Amino acid sequence: MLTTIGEVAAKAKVSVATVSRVLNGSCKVSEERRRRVLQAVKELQYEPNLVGRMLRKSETRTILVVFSIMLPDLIRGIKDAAAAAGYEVILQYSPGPDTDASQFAMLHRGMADGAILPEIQIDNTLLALLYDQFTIVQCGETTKYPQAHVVAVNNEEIACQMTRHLIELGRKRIATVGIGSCQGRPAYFSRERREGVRRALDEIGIPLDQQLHLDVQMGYRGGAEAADYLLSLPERPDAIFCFQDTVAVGCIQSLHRRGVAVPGDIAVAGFDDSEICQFIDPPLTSVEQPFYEIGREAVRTWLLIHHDRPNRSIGRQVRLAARLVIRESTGGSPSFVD
Amino acid sequence: MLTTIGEVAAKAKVSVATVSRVLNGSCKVSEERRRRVLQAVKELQYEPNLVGRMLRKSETRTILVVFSIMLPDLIRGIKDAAAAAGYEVILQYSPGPDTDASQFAMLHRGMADGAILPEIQIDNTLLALLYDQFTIVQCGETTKYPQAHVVAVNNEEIACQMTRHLIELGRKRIATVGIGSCQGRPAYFSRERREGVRRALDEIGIPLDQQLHLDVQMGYRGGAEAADYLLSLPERPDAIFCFQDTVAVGCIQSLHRRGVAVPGDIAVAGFDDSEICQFIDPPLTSVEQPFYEIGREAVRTWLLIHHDRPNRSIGRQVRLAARLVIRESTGGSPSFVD
DNA sequence: CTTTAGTTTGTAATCGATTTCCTTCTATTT
DNA sequence: AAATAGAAGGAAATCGATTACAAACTAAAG
Repeated sequence: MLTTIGEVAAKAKVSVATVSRVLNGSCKVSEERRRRVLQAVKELQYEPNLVGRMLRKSETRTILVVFSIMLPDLIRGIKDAAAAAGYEVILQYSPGPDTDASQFAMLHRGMADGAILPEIQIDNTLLALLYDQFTIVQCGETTKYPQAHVVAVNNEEIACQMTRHLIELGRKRIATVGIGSCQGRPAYFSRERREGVRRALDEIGIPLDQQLHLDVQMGYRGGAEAADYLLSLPERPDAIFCFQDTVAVGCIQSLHRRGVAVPGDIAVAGFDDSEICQFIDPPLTSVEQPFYEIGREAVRTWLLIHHDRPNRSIGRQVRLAARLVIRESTGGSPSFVD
Repeated sequence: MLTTIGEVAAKAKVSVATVSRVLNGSCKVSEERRRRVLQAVKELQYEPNLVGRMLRKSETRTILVVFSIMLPDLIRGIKDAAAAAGYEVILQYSPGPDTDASQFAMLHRGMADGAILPEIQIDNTLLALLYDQFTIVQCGETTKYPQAHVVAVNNEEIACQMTRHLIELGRKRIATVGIGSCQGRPAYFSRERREGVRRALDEIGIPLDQQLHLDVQMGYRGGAEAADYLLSLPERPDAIFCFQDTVAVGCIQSLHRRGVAVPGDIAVAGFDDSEICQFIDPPLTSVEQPFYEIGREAVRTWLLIHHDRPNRSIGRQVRLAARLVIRESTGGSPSFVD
C-alpha cells in the first residue's frame, strides 16, 4: 500500500487539510507546522495519489498521445512541455496506418483531458466526434477537417525547395512516393508535399506526369515496391522524392539490386532526416523536421485551446520551418542549405 | 463533461447501485430493469469513469510499460494479453540507455499497479526498490538481480548457434559488438550472448581474444565506431556479430566506406531480425526474437506474480527460443535454419 | 392467512485528495 | 479591558463508482 495523506497528517500531528495546503502552496500555514508536514512527507516518502486528486478536481491534468510511428524527439518535446505545465503524458501505440475509436478509450473513460495525435491518420467522422468532446491537437500529419488544430512543418514550401534543388542538378522527370492510408488515400501531408513539387515544376514549365506519383505503405517494403513500379515505366524518372526516409531506403535498396546507380542514374531524396540517412550508401538527402519543437508547440497549442474552450470554433494552424539536408544521394556535395 | 453513473440511473429510473450491478455482471437484476439500464447506457453513450473505479477498488488494473526502444510487436503482445485480462496499459518512453527513478512516478502516485520493463537497463538499487513495492517483470533485457522476474530469449544458446554457423563458414576470428549502458558496462543480455560465443569457440579450441569484444551505444553510430576500431587492429576479425541490427547496419556501412567487402572479407551478423535486415545491402543475417510472444508471456508472468504476492521470494525466469535467420551478410545462401 | 426464506433494490459508506465553511486563536485598536 | 479584524487550522463535503448493509418485496410452506 502506498502512503496516504492521512498517514502524513497523523505523523505530523495536523489535519489532512493542512498537509494538502502545505503541498499545494496556499501559504496560510505556520512555519512550525509546515516544517512538521514536510518532515513527515520526507520520512514516509509520500507522493500525493493522482487518482484521488483527479477525482476531486474533475480533471486529470493528463494528455493522451496516440502515436503510430515512434519519433523520440517529438515525444521528448511533448513530455518536456507537458511537465513544465504540470501535466502528465500517457502514450498509446496505434499499430498500422489508420487509427480507430478503441485508441481513445482513455478519453471516454476519464483518464485524460485531451489528446495529441502525432502523425496519425484518422477517419474524419471519428475526428469530428473527438474534437467535439475533447481538446485535440494534431501534429506532423495535417488534416482537411476545418476545425482541426494542427502543428506541422510547412510541407508545401519545403517540398518545393527540395524539387528546385533536384531541378538545379539537372533532373527533369521527378517522381514522388507518398504514404497511403488503408483506404488507399494518400496521407494529407503527402498531398501538401506533392503540391509543393507541382509548384516547383510549374516554375520551369514542366507539367505533372501522374504516372510518376504514387502512394505506398510506410516502411522499407513500400519503398522497394515503389522503385519496382517506377523502373517498370517506359520512361523512367531521373529522381525519386520519397516522403519518408524508410521508404527512400527501401527504394535505394531495390534500385541497387537492379543495377541502377544512385545518384548516377536516379537521384533519391527522403523526408524526416532520421539517423539512418547518414549510415546508408549513398548517404541520403532528406528534410530535417524540428520534431522536438513540434512536440513543444503541440503542447503549447493544446494548453491554449484547452483553457479557451468556448472560443475554439476555428482551427489553429501552426507551421514551422523545415530544413533541407543535402547528401550524396542527390549528387550534390555534402553541405547544408537553408 | 462525461456522463456519470448517476445520470444513467436517473434516465433508467433506478438507483446507481443497480446500474453498477448491471454493468458488472452481478446478475441479481430483474430483466425489466436490466433492459432499461442498458437502454440508458446506450443512449447516453455511458462509459464508466476509470478514476472513480480505481479509487474505490484501490487498484488501477493498469500496467505501466517503460520502454527505451520501440518494438511494435512486443507492445502489441503486451496490449493484447493485458486487454484479455481486463488490464489497461500505459506507455512511458525513457530516452537513453539508462532509466532513472523519474520514469516510475506513475507507480508511486498510484496510477499503475506495477510495470513491465522491456529492454530497459536500470540501476540495481532502483530495481530493488521497485521490486520491493510493486509487481515488476522485465523482458528482453535480463538482470543479475536474483529476485527479478524475467522473460527473454535464450541468449546464450542462440548466440552459440550463430557462432557455430560462422565457424562452419570458415570464420575463426569472430568479434562481438555488444550494447553498453551509460556507465560503460555492457547490458546483461550482451554478457549472456558473449558467453554463448565463448562456448562455441571453446568447442573448437579457439581461446577468446579480448581485443575482439567491445560494447557501444545502440544505434548506427555505435556500429560505425565499432567497425572503425576493429579495422584498426593489427589482426582484423573475419566476422563481426553485433547484438543489435542497427549496430550491424552502421558497421556494414563503415566497412563499405573503407572498401572492406561484406561478406567477402568480413561476415556481419545482427540481432532482432528487424525489417531493415531484408533491405540492406547485403541482406543481414540476424536472430529472430518472438517479440509478440515475449510481450504476452511478460503479461502472463506479471499477472501470476501479482496475484501471488506473498510467495514471490524467488525470481521467475521464462526463456523462449529464438531463431537464426541466415542471409547473404554471412555468405550463406538465403535460407532458414532452426 | 401468517410465517419464513429467498430475492431484488435502494441507502449510505468508502477510496484519497482538495476545498468550502466554520471555529479558534492572535493581534491590533479604542 | 473590550471589541474587532484577520490569520490559521480543523471538520466535513465533494468527485464517481463500487459494495456492505438494510429494506422491501415475492414466493413458498405451514
